[in-house]
Amino acid sequence: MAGRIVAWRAHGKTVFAHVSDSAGRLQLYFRKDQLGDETFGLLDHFDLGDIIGVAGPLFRTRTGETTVRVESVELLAKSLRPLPFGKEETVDGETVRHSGFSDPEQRYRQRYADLAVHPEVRSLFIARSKMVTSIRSFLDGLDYLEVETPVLQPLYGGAAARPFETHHNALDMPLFLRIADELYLKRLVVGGFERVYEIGHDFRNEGIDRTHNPEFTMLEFYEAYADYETMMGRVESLMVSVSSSLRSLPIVGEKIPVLAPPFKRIEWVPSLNSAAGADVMSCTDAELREISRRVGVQHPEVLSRPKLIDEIFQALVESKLKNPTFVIDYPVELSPLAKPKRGNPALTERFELFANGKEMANAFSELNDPVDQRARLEGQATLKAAGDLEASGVDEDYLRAMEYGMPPMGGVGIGLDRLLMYMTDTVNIRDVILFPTMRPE
RNA sequence: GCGCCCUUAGCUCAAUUGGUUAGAGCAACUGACUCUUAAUCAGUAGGUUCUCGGUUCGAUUCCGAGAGGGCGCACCA
Repeated sequence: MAGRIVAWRAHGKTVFAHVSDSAGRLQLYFRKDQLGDETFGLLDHFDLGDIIGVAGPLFRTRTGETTVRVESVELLAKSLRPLPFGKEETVDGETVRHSGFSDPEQRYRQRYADLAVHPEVRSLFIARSKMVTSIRSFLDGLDYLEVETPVLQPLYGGAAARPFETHHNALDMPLFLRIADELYLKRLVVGGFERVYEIGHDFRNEGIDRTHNPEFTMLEFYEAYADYETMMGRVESLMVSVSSSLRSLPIVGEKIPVLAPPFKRIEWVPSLNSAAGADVMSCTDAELREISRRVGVQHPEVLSRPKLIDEIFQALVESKLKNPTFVIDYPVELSPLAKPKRGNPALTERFELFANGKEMANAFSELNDPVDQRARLEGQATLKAAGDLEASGVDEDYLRAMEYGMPPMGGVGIGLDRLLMYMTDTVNIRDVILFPTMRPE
């Protein structure tokens, strides 16, 4: 077997060592009389961090640990730079680590070293991979088609965010890194791929903090002839399927929440009114500011009315949703991209899923009326011309696609970094991204 | 952006009211040791104390500015 030396205990003519590979740690036992003077002498040159290959029979030591009695050994790669291994001991069944590698910045910058010395970090990223596998198999099982759409886009849209801009030399034209997949996926539904999804990176040229990284992984899926009710069921099943697939993993498995469908559903307006003790939508602006002050919204005087209402909702309702809960039927003012609710045009067919006070998913019955869509995009273009850096322009090609006839459909976006954070009880997004965006050293 | 905290050896941390040559464990190097497991024991080497400036006989320590980082809040999906 082969692996990296992670512990070394030399006792003169005998040596005990542990090597680590992707399957775990294994103890090795070297004896001078077994290996011969020459081979045993080579062991002097081994360091922690070296990668070696050994062969020999397994046995159990006096303390019962399975161990390789090494008959031959070979150095496969030399470690010139000491890996910052801590030492581990087991106290009452708990692994206690001493003098490890703990500076968060260095761990992110040198993820290779972080992974090499921290098995629990490896297991978190294994969980990430399993999560994605589980999502694919869930959607594939529903006859969804996985597709790839452009990362480099001549126009950006599908969300409100500032983009990264780049330039194509041969075409001498600006290109933007996508902020969302949405508009291309919906073009594909027009083309007849009635169930499509994409898992990929979106890029937003905004701040970095513990829940934001400039590039992050987004899952979006669209289903023709479905509405937001259907999509709520999809999201619920997907969450349950992911959590059960992760729960069987070692180390991280015990952190994964047990999800019991159906998730709670609350309607946006009634839940806000009961939390605020007032009919919020009919409040005057002055009354809204008063409520804002009471619930701790900062600078209510500079916020627009829809923004103010949204802030109050976040403070009173969203932040208190611990168990997964669908918030449904958003006011139309807050949801410019969603289809009006059948039977109540003041609301939209939209839901968001919250857990631990954080948004997990955002979904709509998608707007498929090209006339309405054009009016909304032109409104955005006006804002953009007026200097709103987050507003998008008019995507004529997208409108053309919609004008050919876009089936009604439900669409969902789920930020996978945040989903993994929720599943594994991780607070910082950098902990679930292998190489988070960093300032240069 | 605001507040609080932090920055000393490869890693984890000390250093008395401001006082001599900045210490310890691990890792590295040398030596002893044939069932150890944070192995043990003896020794060696390793430092621009984040940077710049100030106060002082003397600064890791006090003051100012800057850089980087962590946490919280705000903003932002």
